[in-house]
Amino acid sequence: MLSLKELSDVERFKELNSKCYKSLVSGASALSLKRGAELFSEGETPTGMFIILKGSVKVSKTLTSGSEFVFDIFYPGESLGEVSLLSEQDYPAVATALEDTRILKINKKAYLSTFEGTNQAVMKAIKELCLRIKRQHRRIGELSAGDVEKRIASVILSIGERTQHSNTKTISVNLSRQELSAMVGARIETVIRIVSKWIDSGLAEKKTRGFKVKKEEMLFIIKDCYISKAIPSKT
Amino acid sequence: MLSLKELSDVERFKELNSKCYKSLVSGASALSLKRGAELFSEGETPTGMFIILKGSVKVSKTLTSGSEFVFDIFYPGESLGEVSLLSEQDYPAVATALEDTRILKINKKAYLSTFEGTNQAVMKAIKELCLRIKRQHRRIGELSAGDVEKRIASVILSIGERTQHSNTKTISVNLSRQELSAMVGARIETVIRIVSKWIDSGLAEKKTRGFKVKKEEMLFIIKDCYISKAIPSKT
DNA sequence: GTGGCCGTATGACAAATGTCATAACAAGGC
DNA sequence: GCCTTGTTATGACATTTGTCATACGGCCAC
Repeated sequence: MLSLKELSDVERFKELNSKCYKSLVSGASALSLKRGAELFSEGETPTGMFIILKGSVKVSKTLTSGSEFVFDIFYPGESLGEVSLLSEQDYPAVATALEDTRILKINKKAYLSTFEGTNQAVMKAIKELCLRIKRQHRRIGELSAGDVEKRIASVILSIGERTQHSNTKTISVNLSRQELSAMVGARIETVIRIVSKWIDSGLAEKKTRGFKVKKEEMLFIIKDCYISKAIPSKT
Repeated sequence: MLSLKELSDVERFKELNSKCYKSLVSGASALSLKRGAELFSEGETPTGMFIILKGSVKVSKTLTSGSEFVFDIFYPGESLGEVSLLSEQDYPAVATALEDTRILKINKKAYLSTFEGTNQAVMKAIKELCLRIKRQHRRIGELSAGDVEKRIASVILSIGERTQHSNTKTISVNLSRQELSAMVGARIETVIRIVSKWIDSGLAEKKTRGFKVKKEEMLFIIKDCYISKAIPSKT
């Protein structure tokens, strides 16, 4: 348990009302991590949120092949794990100290108590911001998914999850090759070649505007990628 | 001005208290966009926030070379422009309808009025979530910055802005080549070759752990990239 | 119809990057 | 000293992707 002074020294917790301080102080603690130590790991259930006091923490995923991708690095003053806590979801990646790091932890109960009495419109805005952060996290994974074919497949799977709420086996892509290439950061010719290959091999099918693909095959193409499986739908 | 029924049909605005409805209804309107029409453009000052009712909207940037990169696509039920409005900042990219699209607009005054009476701790949490979204937006730009050299330079510039608050001319990179390669989604050999080239040409300098680079030269390398200039510091 | 426009398709070649092998170098433990 | 370990460095070659040129096909206005 930290003192009130230490807590109010943190930018994020400056100038709060006394009721907030009371609950926050009771649930606050400080941790020290050596370089390389894990703050939390993928799949773990959050028990609080963190604020970097000193040092830095990377959030990353490692493939079975051994290669790693870093989604983001967090520096002093920035909060970590807030979205997973607010969304009541397990951590989507592992957090590791990049150097000897000091971190403030606010446990779940204390953190959530600061939201008491907040109206529904504001809570819905917060939920929406969290969803946006998770979509962007996934988008970052898409862009690092490897070669262009994997990136296209990842983008298509995301689109499928966001537009089709049923358990269909095919995903309809209403984007032109041009628009797809602007999504994955590749040249249009490269995208055309890949989609043509898919169509030739029966993996995709022409459509009036765009094309449609088989979900299973897309999943196969991106197997062993950094992107998370699904974007949770709205509550 | 929309009716209360139309408003409460939108998932985001279901089950709110009557006070919220009162202010929201007065500031709500609906727009229709033809495919290709712009909802807002880069640099414009927000006057409200949007919720997609039907269709889809892409958020993108176009370089002087003519090539375009799509940061994200927004689908029905998702909100757009909320972060810029809450942060009181101009739009960082252009929003264009991908198909004929119907959108609900809540003007600034009505939207902000739903936050009245919210305590400081919650407002600070919202601010932090918005900062996170802006950092991720930039991260997405980094990953689409072009060849590996540009991606490395973008990442280094971001790190510089987040770790050094003074107007220094050099940026100190405390990451190993390995860690850098995991940030840009490239092989370690590629990163080593590029940084070695920088050191040979006097653009970078060896350091105990990592290296340091000249800011101006990094900016030159990424000229004409999709990434935004700066991440605004905390208030 | 025909002509123009846009999106798609395909080939040939250049450039960037991945892959694999090997070596140099520094730091730390014995 | 020596050995181990981890990081950086470099070469050779395969693969992917970009670049440029050209052509095909559908669609719409006239």
